[in-house]
Order: sequence, then structure tokens, then C-alpha cells
Amino acid sequence: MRKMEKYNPKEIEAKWQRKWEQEKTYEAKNKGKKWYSLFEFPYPSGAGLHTGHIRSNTAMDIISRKRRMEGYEVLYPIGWDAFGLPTENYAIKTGISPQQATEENLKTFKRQLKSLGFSFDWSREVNTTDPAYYKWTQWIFLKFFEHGLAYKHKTQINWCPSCKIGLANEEVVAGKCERCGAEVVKKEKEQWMLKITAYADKLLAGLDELDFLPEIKLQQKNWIGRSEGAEIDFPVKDREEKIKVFTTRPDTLFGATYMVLAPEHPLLMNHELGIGNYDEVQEYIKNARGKTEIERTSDGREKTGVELKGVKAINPVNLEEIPIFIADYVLTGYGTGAIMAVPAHDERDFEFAKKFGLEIREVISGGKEGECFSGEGELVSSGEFTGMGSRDAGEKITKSFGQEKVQYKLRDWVFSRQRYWGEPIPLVFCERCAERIKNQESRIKNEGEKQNPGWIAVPDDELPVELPKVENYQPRDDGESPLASIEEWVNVSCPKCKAPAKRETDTMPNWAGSSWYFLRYIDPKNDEELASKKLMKHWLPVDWYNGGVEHVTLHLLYSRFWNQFLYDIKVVPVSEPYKKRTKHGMILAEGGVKMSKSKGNVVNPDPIVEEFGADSLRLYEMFMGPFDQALVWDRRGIFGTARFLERAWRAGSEYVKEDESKELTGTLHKLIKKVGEDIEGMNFNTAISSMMVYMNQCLEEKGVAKSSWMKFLQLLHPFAPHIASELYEMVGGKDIDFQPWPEYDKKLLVEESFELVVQINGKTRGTISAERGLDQKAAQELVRENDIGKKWIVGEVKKVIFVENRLINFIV
RNA sequence: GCUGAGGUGGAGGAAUUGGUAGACUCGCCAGCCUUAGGAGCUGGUGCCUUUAAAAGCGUGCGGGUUCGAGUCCCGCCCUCAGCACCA
Repeated sequence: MRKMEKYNPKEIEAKWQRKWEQEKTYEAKNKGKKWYSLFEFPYPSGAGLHTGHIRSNTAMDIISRKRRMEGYEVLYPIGWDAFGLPTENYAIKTGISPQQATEENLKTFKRQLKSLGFSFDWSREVNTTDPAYYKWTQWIFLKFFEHGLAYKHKTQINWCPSCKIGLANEEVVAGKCERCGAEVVKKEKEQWMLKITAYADKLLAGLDELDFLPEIKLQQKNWIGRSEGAEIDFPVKDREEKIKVFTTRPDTLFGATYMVLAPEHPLLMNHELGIGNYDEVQEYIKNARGKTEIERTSDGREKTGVELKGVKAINPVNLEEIPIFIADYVLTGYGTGAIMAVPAHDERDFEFAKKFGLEIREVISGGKEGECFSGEGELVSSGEFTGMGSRDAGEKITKSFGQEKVQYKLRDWVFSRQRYWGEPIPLVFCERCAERIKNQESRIKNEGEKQNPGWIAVPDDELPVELPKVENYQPRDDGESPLASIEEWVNVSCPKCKAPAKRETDTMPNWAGSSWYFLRYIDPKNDEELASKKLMKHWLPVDWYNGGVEHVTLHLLYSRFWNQFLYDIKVVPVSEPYKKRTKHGMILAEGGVKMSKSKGNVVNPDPIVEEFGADSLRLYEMFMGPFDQALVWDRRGIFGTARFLERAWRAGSEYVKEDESKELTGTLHKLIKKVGEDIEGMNFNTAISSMMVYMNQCLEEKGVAKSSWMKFLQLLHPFAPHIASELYEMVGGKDIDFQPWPEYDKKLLVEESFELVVQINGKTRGTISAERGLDQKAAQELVRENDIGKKWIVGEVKKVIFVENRLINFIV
């Protein structure tokens, strides 16, 4: 054994990282018993890596390293989700190209990640902004198009009239442009949409068999928001028009005493309708446009609305005339953009009706006087349906006055961005083909070309449509992407008929590249397919995917959607991409606020690695608290894990002997069980605290047997791989990365004695040391002989509660 | 507002799932050591009364079930995350 000097993380971490790189220790071979670990690949921002990034990486590194020790061939890849707004905004500000900025950011991220000793397979690195990658993002989009799942649709975007740019919701702060402070307006824009709603049921059903955390499943389920109900037409009095509503409670139709339209409802554009207070209505519509959906639906504020004067609707069930309102708490995006209001049985309608003095008519019994009752019950004052139950009546009323309808909260995905830094949408618009397609619709095979006349797919062999270099990243005055100004790029000849045509100048959202990256890791250099079928069959599905809570709805749903679609068109072999999904909590800056470059509170791991080493940092990241919870960064916390490793170093240098105490062996076997189970349950914090307990005991006893010590190092290795490798080598071990994961001996887990808790009337009065397996009679005697019993058992014992190997409770 | 998660010492948190609340770590206090450092070692540290022994109180608030509740039930309050063009 070598006589050791002080623990020097800098030296040993460099040594092992060099070795792993040279020996390609973690490159995944495409054979054997596979395991695929995945975490959400980072966006390489200009601020560099922060301590929050490392959490997910470390957790999945621990799992990946454990799996290798369990004999799996592990794929643990890394890549970059590099398209996005911040880089583009940086380009607009500085003139530095997004390509160049990304390259520089990547360099920093790579150096930082490498310094932490993650067992990534660096040979499979992917980058969403690499044309060789986004060629396939474009290819997948064209498949959606070809199958009729991409369509043009008019939507509203946030528009800053001063910057002349479309804004993301995030860039709109309190209705104003984040950068210049100007009032943001809504602007109509034709955009590409992806029909994710066509997959709503599949996305819902797919969840059943997946091992996702229950709250993640629930979030996805609620986001999809399937509800069954009815569509019912309300005629407008003395006119042809009808107002269609969706309701989940057709049983309350008799209680509908007014209607409410969303401010965007198409009926309101009809000048012939005879709205008496047209100007007032228009004013209200204008105001509503300035508000976000969250503002509009917040219950905190007073309900607002305007009655349409001179227009009435007819309740089809009793032919009563009822007033029509517009109010911004009704949204266009959900249902039909109009509701029948049943104030007696809907909270929000109730509030609105009280404010406007509208009739509140009870039609379901069970409510209290003067309150709204939204439960189900027996119908009252409902004509022939009176006396029926809600369910039964709902079905019958639907049959007579409407039709059944399934409604989702989920909306189609707006897929266009008027920005430069994204994948170009690989379509061209050809006037001549537009005419041609309208005339011979039946003969067009490509559904996208049929549904969107004039839009022609760029042929596969011309992919990728590369982002051209531009001089100026400033958007144009008309709101189009800077790409629209590059005439030689925009003007092409139609791939179908060779007539002059124009490229689509919108780009894809950042979500596009991240919706399928896990497929590309499998076969990152393939030029013929997005990945080889054989390799996908080998590696899919991803066995364990961890990511942030904030991605549990959008990204996770989008990528499941893409994968399900690719499965349906027989490109990928499994319908669900992720077998298991967990989440990590965010790390907050000191003071409990989000880390952000603008606040200047981003904690950079570099100086921490420099001073304490990667192993101490990794341990602290995992030790801080429960993995799925948001935690506040505390720089002093690192002292604790650094001291722990120093103690381990001392134990390894001084106390490794031939023998050890029976107690220490027992602690080790409990530790093996605990660490193994805690890793699987992502309870990394308690795994580490148990290792600390073990280490404290080793130091107290000043002696640990070599065989035990080596097992301990194997347990430590996934968490702190550098020091574990070094200490393992110090005692003559080799290849700790691939040693079998230690097993525990059940017999060594149970101790011979335990502390019997003595309670009197449920209050703990003391403990008595006793042998395991002690029965109630013996325990009772033991207590009576003991001082505790003598002191506290006074009077008659009415009852004794006994829990084996734990406690005895006397009721006196 | 809707959806999801949470609330335990000075701080981060632990608690075999209904059985000794506060493991482990930070911090703090006292002592030792020292070539004075944010190193190491020993002991202490929930609150309150107390020299001590001992007792009482204690897991956001109010109620309930139970021999026994941080854990289960009912009602309330507060914090964080997401809300569809941030990633």
C-alpha cells in the first residue's frame, strides 16, 4: 500500500478524467443487455453552466454508473438544444452571429461538463442547430405535412409596434414589450399548426402503461383535459344564425338563463345582426385583446361583460328568450367560444349573474339557498325531465336537443416563428400549383399539399434547407423573419412544376429539435435515416428519463406526440419513447429566487470545482435535499460533503485493516441495502447521509476490513467516481466502473437487541433494551421490574398495546 | 383563476409509512491542538421553567378519528412551479 498524502481532488480528478477519455470507458457498444439513461439536454446559454444544470446530470450519472456495475451496456448521451430566442436576441444586439455565439457557448459548457466527470458517451454528441441534425427535424415535419397533420391557420401573436417584432409571451411583461416598454398589441398572422389534438386520445391512453411519477401523469392528463359533454345549438331570435355551445352539464339546460360569447366570437363580426350598442361592444372587444388569458380567467378580479342590445337567443328546451352577453372570461380556444350560462349550478356564471342582476334558476336539487350548487342531483323545474338524476337526464336531453361531444383542453400546436434562429420550414409556395391542386384535388396524394393548396414540400434529397447567413438579424418592419429579405434564398423554382415560387420564411419553434433528439443519440452520424431501424430496436425505449418539473406538460407531451406519430408511420419501433419519467426540482439562488443572468445571481460551478473538486460538488448537489423538490443553494453546504470525502480519504489511507468489528459489518450491509434502494427511489440525500453515518463509524473504530472497504467504495463510486476510483486503486482494486454492485446479507441486517419503547397512556416514558422477538408477557414483566414501570404504572392496568420489537403501551 | 407540488429547530432536511420527532449536514457555543486557517479533534445545541434532576410544550392554523397522529379524515391559511411563442 502506498503511503498517502493529503486528499488532492484536483490532481486525482484530472488523472481519472484523462484515463476515461483515453480508454473510452463510457462509449456505449450497440450490443449486450441495454440500458438507456436520458436527461433533458441543455440549452447552451451565454451565462454558462450553473449549479442547477448539474442536478439532473448527476442523478442520471449515478443511475448509469450503477447500471454498468449491474452488468448493463449503458447509453448515457449528451447534446445541445441550441436554437432559441436568447441567442437570437444576443445577435440582434451585438451583431455576433448565432452560429458563432452558439459555438462559443458550447465550448464553455463542454469544458464545464467534462470537469465534473459525468460518464457521458461523448462520441454521440448531437446539436439541434447542426444542419446534419436538423435535416431530420425538417424531414419529420414533412412527414406530418404529408399525412395532413400540418396546416395553416390564422392566429394572434404578440406584436411590439415599436420594435416591429413578434414577441414570446415571456417577453411581454404586464402588457408591455420587455425590451422597449411599448404597449404590446395582438396581430393576426397565418401560421403553421401541428394537429396534436388528433393524438389526444392516444396520448392519454399511452400513459396507462408507463412508469411516470403519478403527479407527472396527472399533469399530462389534466393538460390534455378530456371531457365528455354535449354540443347544443341556441337559435338567435328572428334570424337564421345559431350559436353553438359546448357543455359538460346538459342536464342543467333548463337553468340556462343567458348566454355568453367570447369577445373573439365570429358572430360579433356580423354587422347585420342588429346589435343596438355596437360601439360599446367593439370597445369591449378591443380591451379584451390587450389581456392575457390568465388575466381574463382569473377569478380574483370582477367579472366584466356587455349585453348585446337588441339581440336575443332562444333556449331550445323551453323556447324562452334569453339575453346574450360578451365577456372575456369565455375563451375562443376552448369549446365553441360560447357558453350557455347556468348561474344556479356554475360558480362563474353565478358570480356574473349576481353582478348583472340575471335570473338564477335552480334546476338540480341539493343546493343551499342563496348559494351556487355545482354537484349532480335530481332535476327540478325541468319539464318532462323533472325527477330524473343528472346522468340519465343529461343523456336524454343531449339526444333531444344536441349531440354528444368529446372536448379537450389540449390545443393544436402553433409551429411557426417569425425568427431567424430556428429550423427553416421546408416548404415553398407556388401560385401555379395552387391553381392546379384546386382543380385536381382528388389526384393529390400528399395530404398537406391537398389541404394547403400551393404549399409544396421540398423533396427529401434537397434536405436540409439550410439557414442562410444574413447580415442583419433585426426582424423586418412587416414582422417577417430576416430570412424574408434574402431574395436569392426566398425565390426558388417550384420543385413540382418549376414555376417561380417562394420559400416559407417562418422557422420552427425550439421544441422541434428537442422532440426527437433521443432518437438521434442512437445513431447520430447516420446520413440515410434519422436512425437505423436495427439500432432503434436495440436501444428503445429510453429506460429512464429525468427532467425538470417545468417540462412535464409541453416538451414531454410534444415528444411523445412526435414519437407516436413516427411509430404510426413505421419509422420508430415503439409507440411510447420513455418507459420511466421522473423530475428534479429547481435550484434557487441564495434568497430563494430563480437564478438568472439578468439578476446576476447565477452560481457558476467552476470556482467550486477548483476549490473543492467535482466529487464534493456532485455530492452536495445530491445531498442538499429531496431530488424532486426546489432547493435553495447554500455555498456553505459544500463544506460538509468536502469534509466527508476528506474523512473517507483518511480512512482509506490509515484505517484499512484485516479485521473489523461485527457492528461495522452490520452497518455496511444495511448501507448496501439502503444505498441500492435509495438510488432506485432517487432518495440520493438519504443515501449520502447513510454513507456519512458509516464513515463516522469507521473513523470511530479506527479500523475497517479491506473487503468491506472495497464494497463501500463501490457504493460511493456512482456519487463520487474520482475519489472512489483512486481509493479503490490504493487498496489494489481495478476497474471499479465494472465491478458487480455489492449485495447484502439479510442475516446481517437484523440486530439482536432493540430499544423497547415504553408508553403509559400513549405518552413515551422511556426505553428498555431488550432481545429481539420478545413476547408481550415477557415485555410486561420487564417493564414492571424496571424503574419506569415502578414509577408510572399506578392503579389498575386496563389495557396493554404491544407492537413486537418496537413498543408497549399501558393504559392505566 | 385553473393544474401540480409543498409547509417539521437558527438553515437544508430525516423519520422503517400510524409507534422514541429532529438522523445526516450547515451554523452556533465551549474546550483541546496549532507554525492562527473558512484546517483537525472532543463535547453541547427544538422551545420554555430550572444550578441540577425532572416536568411541560412542540411538525402552517382550527377541529376530528385513535391507546398513540408530522403521517389518516374534515375545514382554512400560506409558499413555489406550469398555464401553450422562454428553454
